[in-house]
Amino acid sequence: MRRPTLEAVATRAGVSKSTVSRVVNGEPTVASDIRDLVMRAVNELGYVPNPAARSLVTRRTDSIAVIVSDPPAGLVSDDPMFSTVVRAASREFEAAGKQVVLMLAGSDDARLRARQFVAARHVDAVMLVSMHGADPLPAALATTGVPLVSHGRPVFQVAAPWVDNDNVGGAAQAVRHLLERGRRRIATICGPLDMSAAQDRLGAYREVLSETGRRSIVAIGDFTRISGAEAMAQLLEDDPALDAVFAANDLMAIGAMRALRRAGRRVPDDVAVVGFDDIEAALYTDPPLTTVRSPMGEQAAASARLLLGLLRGEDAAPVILPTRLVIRESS
Amino acid sequence: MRRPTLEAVATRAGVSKSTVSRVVNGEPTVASDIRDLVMRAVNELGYVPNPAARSLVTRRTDSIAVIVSDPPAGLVSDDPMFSTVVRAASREFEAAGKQVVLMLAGSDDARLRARQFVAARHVDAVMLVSMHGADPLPAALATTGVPLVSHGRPVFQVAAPWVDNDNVGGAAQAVRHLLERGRRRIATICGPLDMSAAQDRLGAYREVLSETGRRSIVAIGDFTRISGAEAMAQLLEDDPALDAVFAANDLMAIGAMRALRRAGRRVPDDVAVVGFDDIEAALYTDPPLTTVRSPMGEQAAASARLLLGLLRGEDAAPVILPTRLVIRESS
DNA sequence: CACACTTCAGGGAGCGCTCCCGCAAAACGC
DNA sequence: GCGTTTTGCGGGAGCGCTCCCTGAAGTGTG
Repeated sequence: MRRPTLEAVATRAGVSKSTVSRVVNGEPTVASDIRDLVMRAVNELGYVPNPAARSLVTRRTDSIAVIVSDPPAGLVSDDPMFSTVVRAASREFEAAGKQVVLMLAGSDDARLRARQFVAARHVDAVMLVSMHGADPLPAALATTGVPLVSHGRPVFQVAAPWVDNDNVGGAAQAVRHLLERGRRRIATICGPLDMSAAQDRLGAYREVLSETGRRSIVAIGDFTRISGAEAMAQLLEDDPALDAVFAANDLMAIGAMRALRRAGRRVPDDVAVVGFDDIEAALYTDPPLTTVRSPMGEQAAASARLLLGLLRGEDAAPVILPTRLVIRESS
Repeated sequence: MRRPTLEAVATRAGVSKSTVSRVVNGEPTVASDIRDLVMRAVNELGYVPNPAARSLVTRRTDSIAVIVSDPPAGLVSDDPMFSTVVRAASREFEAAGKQVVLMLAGSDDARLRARQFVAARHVDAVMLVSMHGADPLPAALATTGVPLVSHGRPVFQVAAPWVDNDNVGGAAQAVRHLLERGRRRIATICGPLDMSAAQDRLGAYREVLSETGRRSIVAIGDFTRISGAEAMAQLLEDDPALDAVFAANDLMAIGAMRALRRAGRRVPDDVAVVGFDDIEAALYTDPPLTTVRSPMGEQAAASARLLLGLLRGEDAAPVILPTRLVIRESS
């Protein structure tokens, strides 16, 4: 028993295939009595159009790939950014009637597959999330000619618009805030330096400190809690007298707070801590975390809308969303 | 300029369409010299098969829907479960050469769309994640005849296998542990009662307490941090003398710890706290959270493998994965 | 009332692929 | 040696849909 086709509906309604097609696609040039006739046949037969046949001729798939360029394994399996970004983008795409095809491009193999997939025009457009600097994927995708947008500014310039948040402004605010609180030896835990967000946040930190004639104290993390804890331990060893730390994201700030606790330092009395992102967990640390709110969800939604615009033939310029400091009790 | 077709490759290689098709699909019945000839033509032209044309005739799409039946809006936007589950399932499906189509079925409208989508055979199979009891989707999907597997036991029996973890055993361990620690007034913060995991965990809590002749003290949350905090506040009001709380997941346990802190109770001295899931954040609370480790990632991977097996024609029975208590400092 | 023009339905080609069938040539058995 | 099986390739129908083109009514004008 096979699914009913357009032709079956046409036969049952006593009209032609063309007419059924018109009704199903909502074209207005069909008399309303005939439309009703067709709709009844559609419902009676439980007809659902075959998307493969449709996209074979229309050359559209009405689906969009969201490619998350990820570290290989469960390194950041519970990354709140993944959840927030994927959800927000999905909502936006689904509202526009587009299907979301999720691809994790962690390994080289997966990246190759992703590239092939896009080249096969399995999707109409691509949204790229969080790629590292050395990632060859943006360039590879650009050559396919498929509309492309990047969530976050790519490290290497690529012919695709992007949406980012104001990493520089946010980080600068955070560091200035620590200075205003009278902190003198302000360290930072930065993210992986092949990511533009990490670069920008570190750059702003350095800039503000050098403006006021202070030296930078830097440890490198990878945006995970554990790396924040390790980096903090390293910093305490390097400079036991530090009295503040700016972590380039909240997860690392959370890790840093644990390391500080273990080292017997009080937050904020001995060491002030400021994070970045304002994930929900930042409200639940002890003490609650001062952080820079970056609108991750809106950023993803904006990326999605930019891509949808591109698909409608509009042209698109990069967007930078504002960030702002949220002062809580850790600083 | 249009993409090259099978026919173009055939012409260039001087063979028939059939032969090119055979080579592209890796059939062994092609002489190796001809195979090389074809492959050269494929590479020279940059040929990539058109998936729509292919699935029109094969009636396969090689893609699988992961449908996350979600609360409407950003309620749990950074839910670590979403990230872990979606990632693990994706990895598994991608390794099997299947594409993952992600659908958020939060609203009734979205559920309808999802049902239509599956009915249109846009995907070969469906993995359903975390639906609530009243969710009509499982039943609706079952009628489409598409292979279906559920991540987590559905509340209403449905003709689809599922993979769950041992919620009953885990919760019982947690409560017994609190009893062994000498706690006498043990409360619980349970999850939404239309979810089987929440039901099972609450049921086990009640069972163990009644076995030892104690009464239950229950507050209801919805698996979010904020609901955990609110429920904890409620519990303290209801029974100020309570000396332990078992939260049905870690996020609520984290919220509960904040509420306890605000109420001036020390953990674990005044009130012991045990969570469930063992998400990464449980390691970073102060004090680190005692919790029941549920293998969320493995559960998702197992669901995915079950579905892939179904697709190969194997039959599948429900699976329950073991859980175990991880004792840290909050109890 | 003849004419042009608009409106609306049907006919049919063709999208790019797979897979069944047929056929030639090679391999085998006695 | 001839009949039979096996191997390897080509031909071509057909998957279910869209969309261009055609043509038959219906509408308006002088």
